[in-house]
Parts: sequence; structure tokens; C-alpha cells
Amino acid sequence: MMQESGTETKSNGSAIQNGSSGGNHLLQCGSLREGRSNGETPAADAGAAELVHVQQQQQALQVARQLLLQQQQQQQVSGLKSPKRNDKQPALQVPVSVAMMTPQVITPQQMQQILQQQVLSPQQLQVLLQQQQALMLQQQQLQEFYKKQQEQLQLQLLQQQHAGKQPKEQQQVATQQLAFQQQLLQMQQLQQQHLLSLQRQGLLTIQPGQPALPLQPLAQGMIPTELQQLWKEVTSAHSAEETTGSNHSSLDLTTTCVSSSAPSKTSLIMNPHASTNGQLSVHTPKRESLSHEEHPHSHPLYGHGVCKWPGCEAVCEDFQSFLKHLNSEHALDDRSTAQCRVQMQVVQQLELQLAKDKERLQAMMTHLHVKSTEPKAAPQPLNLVSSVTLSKSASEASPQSLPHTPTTPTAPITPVTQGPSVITTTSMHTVGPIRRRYSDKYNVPISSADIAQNQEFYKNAEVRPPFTYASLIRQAILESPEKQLTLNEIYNWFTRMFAYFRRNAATWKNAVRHNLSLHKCFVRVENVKGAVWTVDEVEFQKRRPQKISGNPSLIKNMQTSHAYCTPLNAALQASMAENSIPLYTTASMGNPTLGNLASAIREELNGAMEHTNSNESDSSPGRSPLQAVHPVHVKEEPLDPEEAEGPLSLVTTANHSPDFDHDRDYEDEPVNEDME
DNA sequence: GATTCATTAAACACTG
DNA sequence: TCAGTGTTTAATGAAT
Repeated sequence: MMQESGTETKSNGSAIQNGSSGGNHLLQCGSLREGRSNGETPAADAGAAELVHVQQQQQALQVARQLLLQQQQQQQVSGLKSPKRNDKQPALQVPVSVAMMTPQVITPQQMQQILQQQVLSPQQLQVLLQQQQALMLQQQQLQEFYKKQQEQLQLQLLQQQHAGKQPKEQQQVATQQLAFQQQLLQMQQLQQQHLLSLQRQGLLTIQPGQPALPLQPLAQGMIPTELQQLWKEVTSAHSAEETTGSNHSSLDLTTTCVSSSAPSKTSLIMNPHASTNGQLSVHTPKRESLSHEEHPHSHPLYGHGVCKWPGCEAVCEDFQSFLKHLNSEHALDDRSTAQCRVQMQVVQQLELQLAKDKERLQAMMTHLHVKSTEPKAAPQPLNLVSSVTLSKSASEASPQSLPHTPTTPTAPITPVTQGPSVITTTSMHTVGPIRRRYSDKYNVPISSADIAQNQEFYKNAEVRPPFTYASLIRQAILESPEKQLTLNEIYNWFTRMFAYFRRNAATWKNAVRHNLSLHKCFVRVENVKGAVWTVDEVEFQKRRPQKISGNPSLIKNMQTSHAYCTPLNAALQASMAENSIPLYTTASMGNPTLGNLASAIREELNGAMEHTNSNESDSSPGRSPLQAVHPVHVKEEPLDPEEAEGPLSLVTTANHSPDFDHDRDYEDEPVNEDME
């Protein structure tokens, strides 16, 4: 088409083209991590650092655990047991006990979960280890005791068999065995109580006495609301019970423990004493009746024929059997209480997170609802970031405030956001139509206000980014240290930054090539390495002014801030520029990948300034000084800012590229107090 | 309804 | 010949 107009290079690429393919192979190999040009994102580094930290903690824990194990084994050797007894449980006849007798060691996985979920402090971990050691000693004693009993029983059994004993005597033996088991179980119960007391001291989430207890299922299985309700019930019941807490039937306790480790059915069978649990009969029925009365046959812990108790998943054919199961397996005992505690913490954390998000949302909404006369609504960097980045989510949050956004269809994929470019801070104040660049189908919501989150999101989620190819390409190029990329490197950037582009390579690569050729802003340049693609800032600037028209102070501000804030997030800058939001360096800090855009942005700003001075229809003449200061152009792409260089650093497409004339259509009057 | 834009698909040419 | 690159055209859908 008419590519030649802007730059010479566009014309005949093939003639010039040479070794560009050299770089290609890098990409084609799927070297997503290759990133020789850009390197990894800071966010990823931070995540890696955290991971390393966690792993170190975990390793330390494992070392401690091994020490404990060694101690235990030594003790066992000195005692009567063979070192391996811990691992392979002796008693075949009493699976329940076997489960209980397994070494009280937290598995690495559990440790990891604990670390991830609970974030224990080193002190807590130490305490935990100590308690674990004490428990192991206790358990060792139990094991010895149990062993002895087993041996005695076996001896008796053998003697009886040899002597041709009568069945009655065998029954006696069986009863004896049962009695032993019960004794053992009682001891275990004591142990459990001890554990519980330990937990109450602060380590509630961990059940040292129940190594086999799967923590993860516990944390996953419940909905917060369910948990809350359950927890309330349990806590109330538990408090009442504590006075008589030791009265639990030991058998119940063990069965529940077993069920946790080996979900379900076995435990169902094993609970002959369900009715014996007095507390149980008192509390659980009440619990059931509550939800049951309201929703006959619907119970928060029951669904799809499965018990939804965390970690259970026992199959219950009907509601009655579920109730039975609930009564028997999830009676009010230490284990259930502990599980509830675990869940409670999970819920608390979730609630905390929710509260934070809500707060953030509120701040965003508040900020966005602020009238132009209410300056400084959110001067803080944090607010700024959110306001800038969020435009989309904010739009959803308060649609009414965004009359212009109507065009945006709802985002099908995620409810959180509408689309990338819906609202800018400026747009908030404007009623003017904002044109959305991206069709709905491409309008993948960017849910998080945090740019970095977006980056991670698109890196991992196969969601189509709500940015045009042109904007993505430009972003890729601008992010590169030299602001130039080979086609292959562009490909690489796409695949590295977006999970979505790890599929259907032929399609999107074709689109990339198409866009490179189509848009004037992309200039093909001969390089030593071969042909590279750059962004023509001149072309870019042609259109630029219109967008950033207006706010000289803003521009100035941006320029100055850029001067000492090189590392500033270019994306933020761009977005701010577009949105006429003053720069807050903190927001952009720490995003090296975006730093490259700084100069480009500066140039853009310069051009904008010139433009502003010279003409610019965008800025309405009649505005008050304050208004004049505010960015006039309300670009449709509020997003730009974010996209622009956000974590993804996607520059909104249209705005920056010369090709996008339409952008100018939009008007804006948004007054941004921040500017001053 | 017309226009514009982005996307997608495809064809073609050139190069190594 | 093949793969990669680059250009161009056309069809389609969405937004204005």
C-alpha cells in the first residue's frame, strides 16, 4: 500500500533483507526465555526471589526434620524397635492405628503448603519443630506400647492356635485386641489434645500430631461463607465442649483422623461409636438443622453426592447418608476443630485480601468520581497507579460514571473488566464519546489494576491481550534496548509476554508481518545483523500532538520528571501523558523494561508541546486556566497508559502510532487536577 | 448505511 | 526445494 510515504525503508524490504533470519532461529525454537534483548521482567525476578526464599525456608525445615528423624531413629534403635518400623507400620490388623502411628513428620509438601499458606515466621517454625519433636517422642512411646501389645497378642494367638483353642477364646483375644486398641486410641487422643493446646498457643494451622492430614484439601474445599458459618458453629460448640473435651470417644477421634488421610469410605465403616459421642449428637444435629431447614436437602457441605468437608469427598448417595456421614466422620472433635481453624485462617486471609481489594476499588471509584473541581483526589502514587491502570475495572465498577463507555460490550471472559481502553481519568470527566479500538472479542479484560499483575496475567493466561498488533509490535520494539527488533525477536517478545501467542503461530505471525508492513510507524532498517524493525517516532509524533494536546504544565512536568527519573516506567509516562496525569515516579519505578520508552515519550511530549503551542484544536479555547492545564485529549484509550508501557508495557496502540488517526476524534476535557 | 480500522487469510516475491 | 521474510490484497467484523 502506501507505506513508502513516510519512510524509505518500507518500500522494498526484500531487496535489503539479508541475514535477518539469523535471529529467527532463536525464536522459532520457542526460546521464550531467550529474551536476550529484553531480559526477564522484574516481576518475574521478584517472584523467583520469593520462591527461592520459600525454598530456603523449606530446606531448613527439611534439615530440621531430618535431624528429628535421626533422633527418633536413634531412640528407636536404643529401644526395641527396628529403625524402619516407623516407616512401615507394623500393625496390619488395625489400619486406623497404623495411620495414627506413622511418624509425626510433616511432609515436604505439607511444609511447602504451610509456608505458602501461612507464612510462618521463623519463630513459629522453630516452635513447630520443637513441638513436632515432642510429639514424635510421644508417638514413639505409643508405638512401643502398641508394639508390645501387638506382640503379646500375636503370641497369645499363636499359643491358642497351637493349643487348638476354641473359637470363644479367639473371640476373647479379639476383644482383648480391641481393648488394647482402645487404650492406644485413648493415648492418642491425649496426644491430640496436647496438640490442640499447642495449637491454641499460636500454631493453629499446623497439626503436628496429624501428619497424614492433608492440609491442602482442607484449605481448598470450602467456600469462605461456608467456613465462616461452620466456624461459628464449631467455635460455639467447641467452647461449650471444652469443659468436657476429653470425653470424646477415642474411636471417633481416630476414625476422623483416618478419614482425613484416607478420605472417606474407610472412615465410614470405622465409626461404630458415632452415637457414643455425646457432644456430637448434640452439636452436629443442630448444625445440620440450621442449613437443612432452610434448604431442604441442600447443605453447604454436601453437593453432587459428595461430602464437601475439606479433605473428605466421601461419596454419600443421598442426603440422609450424608447426614450420617457428617455426624460420624465430622463430629465435633479436635480434628474437625483444627480443620476449621485452618479454614478459618484461609478465610481470614482471603477476607483480608478482599478487604484490600475493596479498599482499592473504593479509592479508585472515589478518585474517578471526583469532579474536576475536586483536585488532588488521589495524589498519592498508589492512587495514581490505580487510577491510571485501572481505568477498565473502574469503568465497570461505576458504569454510570462513564457515559462514554457504552460501546464496550461486556467482556465475556472475565467479569472483572471491560476492556482495555475504556476509561481514562480524563474520560471520567468527559461525556464525550470514547471510541474503543478493540472489538469486543479482543477485549479481554484486564482485571487487575496493577500493571505488573496484568503482565503476569497475560504471560500465564491464554487470553488474548486487548491490544492491537500494532501496539504490541511497537511496544516490543520500544522495550528493546536499542529500540529495534528483528522480526524474529518480535515474535519472541510476543510469545514471551503473552501466553496467547504461544499458539496459532502462523496466524498471529502473519498478522505481525502484515502490521509491520502496513503501518508507517514501523520502519524496516538494515542492520549488521540484518533487517530490523524500528518505530518511526517522527511518524509517531505527527499524530501525537493531538493526543497530548493541551496541558503544557503536564508536559513540562513529565519532561522534568523524566529527567531525573530515567527508569520511570515509560508506560506510565505515556499513559499519564495521554491521560494528563502527572508523573509519579514511584509508580513507575522498578520497571526496567519500560525505561526504554522514556526517550520516546519525551519526544512525544516535545512534539505534543510544540503542537500545543502552535495549534491544537483539541484543547478547547474557552477553558479556564485550570482546565487548560488538564489534558485535553481524552483519548479513548485510557488504557494506553497502562498498556503503553505497563508491565506489558503495551502502549496503547492507536494513540502512539501515527496510523491511528481516529484517536484524535475524541475529545476530552477531563480536568486533571493532578497535573498541577 | 457509510466509513474506518483491526484482524485474518491468502497469494506472491525474494532470500539464504 | 524449503523456510523465513516482506508486501499486498481481500474479506470480515466491530466501532463510530
